[in-house]
Amino acid sequence: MTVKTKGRPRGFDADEALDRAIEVFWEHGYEGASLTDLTSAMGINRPSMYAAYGNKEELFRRAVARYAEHDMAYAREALAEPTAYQVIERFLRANADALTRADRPAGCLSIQGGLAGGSDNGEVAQFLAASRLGGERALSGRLARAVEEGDLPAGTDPAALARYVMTVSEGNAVHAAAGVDRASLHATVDLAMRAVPRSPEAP
Amino acid sequence: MTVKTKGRPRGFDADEALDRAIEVFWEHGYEGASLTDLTSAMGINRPSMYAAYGNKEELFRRAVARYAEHDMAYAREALAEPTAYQVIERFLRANADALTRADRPAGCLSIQGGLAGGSDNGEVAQFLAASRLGGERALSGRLARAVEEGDLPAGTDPAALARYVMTVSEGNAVHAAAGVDRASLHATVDLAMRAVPRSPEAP
DNA sequence: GTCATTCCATACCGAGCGATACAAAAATAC
DNA sequence: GTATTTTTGTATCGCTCGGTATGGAATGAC
Repeated sequence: MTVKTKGRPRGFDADEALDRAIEVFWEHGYEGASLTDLTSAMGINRPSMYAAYGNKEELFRRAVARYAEHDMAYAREALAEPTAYQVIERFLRANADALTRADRPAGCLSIQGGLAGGSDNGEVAQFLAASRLGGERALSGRLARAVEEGDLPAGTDPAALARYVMTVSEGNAVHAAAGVDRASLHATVDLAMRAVPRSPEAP
Repeated sequence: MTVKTKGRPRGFDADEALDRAIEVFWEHGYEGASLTDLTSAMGINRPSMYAAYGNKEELFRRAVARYAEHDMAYAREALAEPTAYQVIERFLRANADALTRADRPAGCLSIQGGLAGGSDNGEVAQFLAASRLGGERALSGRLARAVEEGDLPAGTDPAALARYVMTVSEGNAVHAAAGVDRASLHATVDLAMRAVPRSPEAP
């Protein structure tokens, strides 16, 4: 459904350029990524960026949204596993792999992007925190279903378990950003899984 | 042991000023903290800062060193607990409290300070990573002793367990920076402790 | 007292920041 | 073809950044 355009056509693919921007933000954080870094990586110049995305912050929000949809697709896929234990393990394993992909910066954009409120009043950090919380809520909902299904022991707090899983995931992201290798992250997952409760009658 | 001075005496306490700088770096990160922010919080002006600390990066390193010595003293104290399980629990509990102190910014300086390599080539991020690794090594050494003493099951990998504990600690720091309250962090510690092995003959 | 030394206050530097003004270039509409 | 619309390239804006030059203020040495 290409809309019939009038003026000069855009000389770049907006999504491909966004992927380049993702990597720059990922590597340098929101504040550390300058417009010169971004536009040169995207292969466009400043006015094209402003026309296509608005401004730097909007570009970042678009980048995070695309990152959540593509680079973190494994998180949604993990929710489809049949048992809570399998959901959690698949998520943490895929996460450990994603944090150490050779063709991407180490770590996780939604954490490296910016934890502290920089020059702005922490708007970027809050946006990222909200984005992460969305994932935690989705996992919590899936685990609540597992409790109902008897897949997790009765009395298990789904929100607390989801928060624990995300905590391990975020800690692994911090480690990955510091250069820890994939095998070590999986060793951490090995240990972390020992804390995940399993129902007695579960397979 | 006050050294006999010659010229005009310094009009501020270097350590107190450092404490103010710690909070600014903690809240805004290394890049987000401007010299104007820093010096006005420290109650001094720029030339005094440069005379006393060298430059912004040196000020940051001094701040992190003081932070590690004072604000993270609980980590060293935890190592003195008699058993590995108690070492780990005391560390994670004290950590959860420290991450949510009312009189300090939420979270942890050594993580909020900067995860991604900003304008510099990630020197600050690497410095912080090395600082965190120091803590992990200290814990690993303590846990290795616990294995020797039979306090942890034979075959336990002390480095892996130490890394797991630090991962939980860092994940909690990310959550704390996002505004998660103290009780929730302790609930995560409750779960995390389930993964810590205990020797059968341990008390 | 005078001198030497150190610290503090103001005012400023070049550089890089995010963001834009403007006109040439490239497409469609007619 | 001409008119219209949109994108692109260049050159630049005002601003803030980290860092500093300079001269006066405050102390010890003598």
